[in-house]
Amino acid sequence: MARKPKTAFAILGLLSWRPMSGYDIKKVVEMALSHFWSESYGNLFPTLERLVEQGFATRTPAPTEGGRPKYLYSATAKGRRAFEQWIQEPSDDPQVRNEMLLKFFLTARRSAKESIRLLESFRQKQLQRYEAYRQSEAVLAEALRTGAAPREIVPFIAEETANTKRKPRSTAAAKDLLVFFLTLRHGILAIEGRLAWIDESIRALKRPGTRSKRGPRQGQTA
Amino acid sequence: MARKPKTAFAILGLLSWRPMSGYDIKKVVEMALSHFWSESYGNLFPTLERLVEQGFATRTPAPTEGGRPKYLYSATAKGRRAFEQWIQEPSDDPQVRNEMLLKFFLTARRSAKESIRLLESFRQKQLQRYEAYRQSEAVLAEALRTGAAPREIVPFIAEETANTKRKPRSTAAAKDLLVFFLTLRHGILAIEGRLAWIDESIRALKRPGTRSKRGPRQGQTA
DNA sequence: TCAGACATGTAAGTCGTTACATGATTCA
DNA sequence: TGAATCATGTAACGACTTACATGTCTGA
Repeated sequence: MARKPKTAFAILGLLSWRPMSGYDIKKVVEMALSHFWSESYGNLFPTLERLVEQGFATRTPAPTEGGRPKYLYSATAKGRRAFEQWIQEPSDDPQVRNEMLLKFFLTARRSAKESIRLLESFRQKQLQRYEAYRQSEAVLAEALRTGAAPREIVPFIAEETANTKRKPRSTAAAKDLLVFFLTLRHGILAIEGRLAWIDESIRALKRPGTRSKRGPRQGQTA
Repeated sequence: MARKPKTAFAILGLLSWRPMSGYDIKKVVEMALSHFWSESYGNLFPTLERLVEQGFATRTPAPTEGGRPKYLYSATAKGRRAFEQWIQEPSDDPQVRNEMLLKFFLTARRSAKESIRLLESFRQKQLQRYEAYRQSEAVLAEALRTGAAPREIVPFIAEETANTKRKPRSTAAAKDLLVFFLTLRHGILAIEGRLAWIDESIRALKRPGTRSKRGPRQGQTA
């Protein structure tokens, strides 16, 4: 039976901000949501088509000079209602599948050295992400301070209607910038938690008297 | 094409500890890994069968007095090798699908009140889990201190060979208790991170001068 | 010139979930 | 008596991923 599809609602939610192409949607998801959500083209485009068929969205060809055609999708009133309703419904618990943690757990019967090696490679990967997130954070924090969204995030956040182009950012627009920022903060705090856990775990695994049947208790700093 | 199956390796890893039934495997996964892994019967039993067919595991009927038959699965040498190799290979990045965060992000264009409401229901769910985890943590911490695993976790961790029954827990057994504990700590730290994030986010959303175009800067405690 | 971003899509395949089915044993 | 736990499985199904296909535009 498989689990309920959320892709349609994710799309509808984004389309209720502004009309977007499939490519746009994919980009927003990658840029802003990648640490807790993903969508593949292979799922995105068919879902988009279904939404149009069922009257939740409309599709209009966007002007392009030659080249591949481009389409903009918009949410219909029906689509907005469906989105609205989904927002009110209780959410599934977060689904996580962490292969590294699984491996760590399964090394329980092996040497501490091996467990530590796994944790260290885990840390390395996490640190890479961390750097990237921190840079985005700096950009967004600056944008929040000055009230002006920088070039690279405007397309994903701001409305693109001609008549608001020159106006100062509205409160609504400031709020979506804040939400974007907070979403990123979630990713950052999650990594910080993981890094703290890795340190704590390595310390514990290195401590000699783990089982402490007797013998002097080691300094339990953690 | 779908992504690579890890279920087989998870099973092989557990079977390399000791022989287990399908039901046992499910229980271990639920008890110890549920915050970052899951397996359903509908996937478990067919995979188990495939492993036996391909010579990675063996299946032996276990003695039961009447009632449903019970089978114990064991990893073969081939199965252990496959597991070994998988451990050495690089792991996939963690996959997360968090519907609540998705909703939060998609409320960016709506009222702050609505975003806060979502965060608060999120918090409530997280707190429930947190309580449960903390209780397990206390049990495991006590077990680590005394070196004796309590009744309720022994079946999932300890070897069940008759001749080691009365011996004091070995270093190896102490290590797997520690790993179990650390795995749980991961879940706890993850929740603490989320709770901290929720608090921070609610504070930020309640702060009046979010966009701070001008006007006095609010005390930015976060 | 050539990599990378922009842009849209299809085909194939499966992993994993949900719902169903069955029945014994244990304990309050 | 009846709920919970122990215990093993099947049927159906679909959401999603990966790989493939195609072509333009832009800037270093």
